[in-house]
Amino acid sequence: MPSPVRVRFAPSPTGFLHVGGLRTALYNYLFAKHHHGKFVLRIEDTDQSRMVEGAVENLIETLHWAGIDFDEGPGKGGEFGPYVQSQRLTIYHEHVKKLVQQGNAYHCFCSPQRLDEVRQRQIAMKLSPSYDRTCRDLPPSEVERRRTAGETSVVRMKVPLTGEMTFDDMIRGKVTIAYKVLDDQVILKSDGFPTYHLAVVVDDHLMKISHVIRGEEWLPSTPKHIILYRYFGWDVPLYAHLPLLLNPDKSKLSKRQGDVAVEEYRAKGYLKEAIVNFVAFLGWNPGDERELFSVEQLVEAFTIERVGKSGAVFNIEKLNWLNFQHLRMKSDNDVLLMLKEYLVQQPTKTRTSFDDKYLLGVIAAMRERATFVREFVEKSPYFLEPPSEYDPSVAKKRWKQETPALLKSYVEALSRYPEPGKEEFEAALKSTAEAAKKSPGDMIHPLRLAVSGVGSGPGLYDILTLLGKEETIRRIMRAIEKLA
RNA sequence: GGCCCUAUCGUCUAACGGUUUAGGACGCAGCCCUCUCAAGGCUGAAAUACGGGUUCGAUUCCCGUUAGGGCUACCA
Repeated sequence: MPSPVRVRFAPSPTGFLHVGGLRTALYNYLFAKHHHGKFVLRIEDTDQSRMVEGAVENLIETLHWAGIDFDEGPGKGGEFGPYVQSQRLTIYHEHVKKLVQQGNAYHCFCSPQRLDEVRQRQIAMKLSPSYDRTCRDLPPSEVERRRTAGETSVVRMKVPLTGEMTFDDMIRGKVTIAYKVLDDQVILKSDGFPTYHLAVVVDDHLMKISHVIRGEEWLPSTPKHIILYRYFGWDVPLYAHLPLLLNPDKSKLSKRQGDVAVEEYRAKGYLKEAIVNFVAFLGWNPGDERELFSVEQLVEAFTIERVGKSGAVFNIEKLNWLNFQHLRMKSDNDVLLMLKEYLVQQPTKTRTSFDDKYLLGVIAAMRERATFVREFVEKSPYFLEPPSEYDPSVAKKRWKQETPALLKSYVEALSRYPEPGKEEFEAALKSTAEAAKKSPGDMIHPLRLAVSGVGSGPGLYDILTLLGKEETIRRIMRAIEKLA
């Protein structure tokens, strides 16, 4: 392992952080931390046409929310900045100039129209489309003449005409690609911005990046990058190309087949712990049967050797289960805080103020039943307000002729206790049932319906205890009236 | 089309030539527990894409086929 370990996450700010991007960022982060190295964030904004307002801030915010903090990057600083490519234009220009002087790159005056024509012709002739290298060997005098005349040009790198390159990938092993299938890639666009291929090489070198951990979509262009490293006389970093994240139909994970923006999941109430745990396991596993991991535990366990080669389908069911697990691991107080935060955002209808003790009771009752924080009340609205209707199918099954009388006797029994607790609620019910020669079940089910309006939920006595004597009686009387 | 990558239950995956009747998890089904729903426990259905090699022995190594994906821009 080269030391020091320095890795980077280099997204383009074209929108929101994608879950695939989150995983790439996470793997880089885990790798860096596992090896006590540095994790750098670099913004690759070399395509002006795709710039999205606020995307950088959003990206950083989302990364921060997920707990993936970078050591160097925009807003954070570091000795190899600036960390935004649009602020490094002169650096790229110097390097391009050097390449041109060395004869490893050349100015190309071909217009987009001509390029397109060439491409169409090649496709029509069933050839693989590639630049025909018209400008590759232009006499220097002509290049000089046309440039001074103000003719627009781009700079292309020279790719060897014959031979092949084999490079090592930490995940895939040796990969070989023939030079002839590689284009003389544009490295400097006519607007003066570099393309990804030039910028990534220059920046990774200048920022002393030791390992390039990125998505598999970059595998075919890696030889171009290595050619550039050689032209510059630089050491080539180690590469690790991550398998792609897939839609259920196995195509590359994309919008329109479900949510891909991390903030969408965040808005839906997913815990960062669950999201991070989940994406970490898409393409990696610790080698044993543990599945529940905190970020710290992931740092400890993560190694690139255990990253798989094949794409992984983003399976929401498993994410939900992980959210449930991580939610359960939270302390009552943490959940209370999150629940209150959720309640404050709700319409006034349910914003009735409840004290912490009551809410803590709701949390205890719903612990095993909630996958999301909102479900603590969403699945049990009766804790916040009396039922406005009663599930007809439950009423049909549980609400019998003798029910009203039974419940009335229960109310009477309850009134004998000044402040009934769980035991008293239970004792009162059992004695009432016994006196009426009924089984507890004959009362429990209709009573549940009366106080909650539904047929399922936490233990009945837990519900009654939480609601309290007064509210319980109020709800019973109301149900008797409405279900008569 | 060309190039590259990939291929174990529906999904995420374990197995780094033999300890395998291919293990775990999610989901699904059943049973138990039980006032319901959950949670929990137990059980079950469910996979090595196909064909050739190599080997005493292949999920594991090699080749081919097939399938899927990625790349093929003055996008990243």
